[in-house]
Amino acid sequence: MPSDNKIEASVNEGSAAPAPKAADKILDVARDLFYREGIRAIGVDEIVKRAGVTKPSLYRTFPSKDELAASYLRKYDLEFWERFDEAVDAHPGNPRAQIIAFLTRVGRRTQKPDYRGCGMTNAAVEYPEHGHPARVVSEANKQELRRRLRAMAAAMGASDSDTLGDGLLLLIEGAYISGQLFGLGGPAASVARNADLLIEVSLKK
Amino acid sequence: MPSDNKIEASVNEGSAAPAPKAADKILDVARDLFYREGIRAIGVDEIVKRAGVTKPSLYRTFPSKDELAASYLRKYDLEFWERFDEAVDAHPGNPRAQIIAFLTRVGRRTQKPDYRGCGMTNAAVEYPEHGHPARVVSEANKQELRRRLRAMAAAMGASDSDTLGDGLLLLIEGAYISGQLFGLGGPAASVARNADLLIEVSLKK
DNA sequence: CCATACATACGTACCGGTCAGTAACATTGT
DNA sequence: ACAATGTTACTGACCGGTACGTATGTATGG
Repeated sequence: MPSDNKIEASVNEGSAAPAPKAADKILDVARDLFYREGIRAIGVDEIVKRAGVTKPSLYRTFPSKDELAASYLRKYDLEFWERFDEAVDAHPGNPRAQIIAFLTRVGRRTQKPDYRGCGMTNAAVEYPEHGHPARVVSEANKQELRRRLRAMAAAMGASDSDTLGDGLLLLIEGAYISGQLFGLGGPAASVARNADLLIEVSLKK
Repeated sequence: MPSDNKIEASVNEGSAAPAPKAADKILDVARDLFYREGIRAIGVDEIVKRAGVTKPSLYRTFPSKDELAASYLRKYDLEFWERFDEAVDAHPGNPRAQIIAFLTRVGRRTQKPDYRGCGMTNAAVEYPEHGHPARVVSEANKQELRRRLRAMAAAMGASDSDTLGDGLLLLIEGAYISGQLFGLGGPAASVARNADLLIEVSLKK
């Protein structure tokens, strides 16, 4: 399936609002419900009902529920890198500060009462089957994250930059999961501090 | 209906082989299927079929599928602490070596091709709803793990032992997840090394 | 200026299958 | 006898997915 994704987030809601299309409403609702409750937990009936549309409208745009889930994750992917690059852009040329800035924000988000972790990670747990449309998107996102973290570790001057990059990835994934397992006051709150410690000792070697 | 697949292979402890009860077969099959494919992905029909029993047998022992899932996790919990204490007992009085031994084994397990992470963690992802029977077991397990990791960090003499204990927990959870996201050669392979680095820098402070 | 024609967008009603769970009864082993 | 298990059949809800009819805008032809 070549991802010729025709789904665009039209800049919305002027006074002469151009009537939010059915597909947009569906994707918005799906994003919310899939993230909060899980993909398997939500049926297409629930989605179309909350979106105020009908099932054929869903299947005119999305070939299947699995592909709708994949579209949700592609949207999630975009938003993820926006957040990531925000932290990066805030500290030009300083990868260590970039990481810490990103993790500080992650740590803060994990302490919110309804935190549900990373949509990518959760989807991969829900769909262990190799080649599932949702899992493909998730795996690609994580591969890219690993690549960037290793590159940043190298830019910091770590001697074993791959190990440091992977260590940071482990801490991040741990924060995502722990954030939804333990609520407020959980271990995820310390992710930035632990990452800083790990960076410190890795640069000394 | 041909039924020549009544494989009675349950090697039980003790000398006399005590008739493999239906409930045991069900729990064994459920453990295997729930872990590998996910709880939501597996229906009760599939379980009883593979166990060679019938649905009423399942519901005579387990009040509901959710409670069967909880039973599966209680069994998983027992086996988890067996593995954990094995590493602990191998290095009496040396919490640092205990942790590293445990994580070395975790790191090795994550590199197996069909690795599916931690059943507890996965169940919590599948059932975000507070109070769900499966989630309750999962949360209790993680709370206890956190308690023990923090205690071990304190026993190592870390000045900020809670942060170190939580950092180790983040690394462990990260390894569980990364192990099933990336396959072989993934970041989880470095969990023991990163934990060792984190311990090292935490003890120096 | 209007009628036709066609594309786009949406809804109504339905499909067969599977879900978790149960009722009533038969069979087995001790 | 009795306790555990199997057999069969069923429920109502929900699952993902679809066949088919309907409204509306717009471009064209007379």
